[in-house]
Amino acid sequence: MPLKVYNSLTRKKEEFTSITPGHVGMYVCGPTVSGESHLGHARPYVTFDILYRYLQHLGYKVRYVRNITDAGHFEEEGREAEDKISKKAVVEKLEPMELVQKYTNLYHWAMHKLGNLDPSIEPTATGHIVEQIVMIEKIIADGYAYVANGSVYFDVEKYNKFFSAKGLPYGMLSGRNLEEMLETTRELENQDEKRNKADFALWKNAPPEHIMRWQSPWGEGFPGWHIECSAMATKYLGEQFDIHGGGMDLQFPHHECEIAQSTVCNHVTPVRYWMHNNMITINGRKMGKSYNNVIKLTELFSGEHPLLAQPFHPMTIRFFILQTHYRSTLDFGNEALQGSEKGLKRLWEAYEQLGKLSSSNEVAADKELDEKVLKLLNEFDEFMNDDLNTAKVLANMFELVPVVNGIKDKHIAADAISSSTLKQLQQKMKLYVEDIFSLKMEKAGGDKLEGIIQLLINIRKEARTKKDFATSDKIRNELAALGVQLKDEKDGNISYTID
RNA sequence: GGUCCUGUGGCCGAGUGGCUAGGCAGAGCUCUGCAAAAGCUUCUACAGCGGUUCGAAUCCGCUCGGGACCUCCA
Repeated sequence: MPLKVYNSLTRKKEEFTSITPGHVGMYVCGPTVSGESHLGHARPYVTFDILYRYLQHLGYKVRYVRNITDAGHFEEEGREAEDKISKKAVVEKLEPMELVQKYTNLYHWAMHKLGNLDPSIEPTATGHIVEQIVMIEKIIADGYAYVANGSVYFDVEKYNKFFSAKGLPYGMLSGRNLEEMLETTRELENQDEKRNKADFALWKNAPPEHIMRWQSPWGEGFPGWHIECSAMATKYLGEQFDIHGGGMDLQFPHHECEIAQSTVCNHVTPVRYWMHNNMITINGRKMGKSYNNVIKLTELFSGEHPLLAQPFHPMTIRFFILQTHYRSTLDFGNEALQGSEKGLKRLWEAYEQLGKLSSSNEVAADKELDEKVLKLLNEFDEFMNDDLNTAKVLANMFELVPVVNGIKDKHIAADAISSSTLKQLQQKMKLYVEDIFSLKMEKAGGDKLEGIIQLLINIRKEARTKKDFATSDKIRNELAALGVQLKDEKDGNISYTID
């Protein structure tokens, strides 16, 4: 069963094939680093990290390009954009690159915490001003853009007229009709330079107070938001590439504009599979700056936010995201996150136990169970191939948890499943838990702490043999107060978990 | 207003015609010095009303509710 993905362009699940056999080019819209990343940002990067890892698992060599938008209108709270023309010393003024650096660092930190792999290339908009200018010149030369007061706008109506005939109308991705849009788009300010309200900026003339500016054939200014992705995707992935990902909210106008720009320049539609993740909501409403309901990732990890009952581990967030299909909305809530926290803990502990099991029996004593385990395992790939249904894979994993725990606790006979089935169980769980889902829980504390806890465990064991429960309870209670839970296993061993 | 999506049990969610998804929470039991963990069992569903069908959470219609995009946005 081959990999199928939902293509926003055709609104259907389609079998995935790459342009160049064995290789995949994937572009994902990265963040605008004018502020801190929030919970909503975690979703696309976790989603496409899973896709990146899964494609590699399928044997593809993937070039994963994810940009950093570091050009545009940047301000810092309490600081005025007029800094640029004020008489203040350079080091007193707002330096946009300083902001960009700060938030880029924070973003990278959060991505690593969430268990995401770094992309193959992480190009910045500011590092590709030249490429963007070249692309804009090309669009002007072809007659699909015009210059007005030092700004350049894309002529959407002309594009639509010409490319509709080729089956590539403007709006093809988001299912919009240009004529209808022109009637319904509301009036916005500063639109007088545009010939048509659907036109969008390729290059913007920078007013004197604008702090980010570059020389261009049209004067000092800065690139329009959409052109960077077209320029960088073309440069690193070619005129046509396999997958373009991003949040659903980018479908229009951002991705629509990308298609238009690239199609004019390269005479081919740029992307074969458009993939969009749905939003994370809070009380049913999209999390976003304009709604004033964001929970930043730093706040989520620290618990310092009025809406948070407690801090949440980055892996809990990752697990929370994977429990839902990426095209459904996911509603934030303390209860839901707490549920994920406990679920992940249970899954992880069973996974750790699984690694310790061994078997030498060739034939399964419980054939039915053996077959059930194999069926559940085989479905992992089936579910992933069906548009990355991580939620179903996790559901199967949870059905395997009682099997693992049962064998450990001897509720299930050690020879119930065959050694080959056990081996498959171990391998496949490792592949999925660690390599594809990347749900690694590091044991906090390290070797020294482990040694100390082990010492206390041994003392407690001795106390319990002597029926000195006062001492044994003291050790357990006081460790619990420090966040270390001891568990007396059936076989007399004592295991522990650290919060 | 236009386009589109959506409404599943206390919470989060999978599921698109027939076979109890799953997690968390709740209840009971087993194990245990006690606890925790684990195991077993168990209670809450498919917004409402019609229709299609042998059969619908799943398809169609209407009603009501929620949301996204149309402006920066993951």
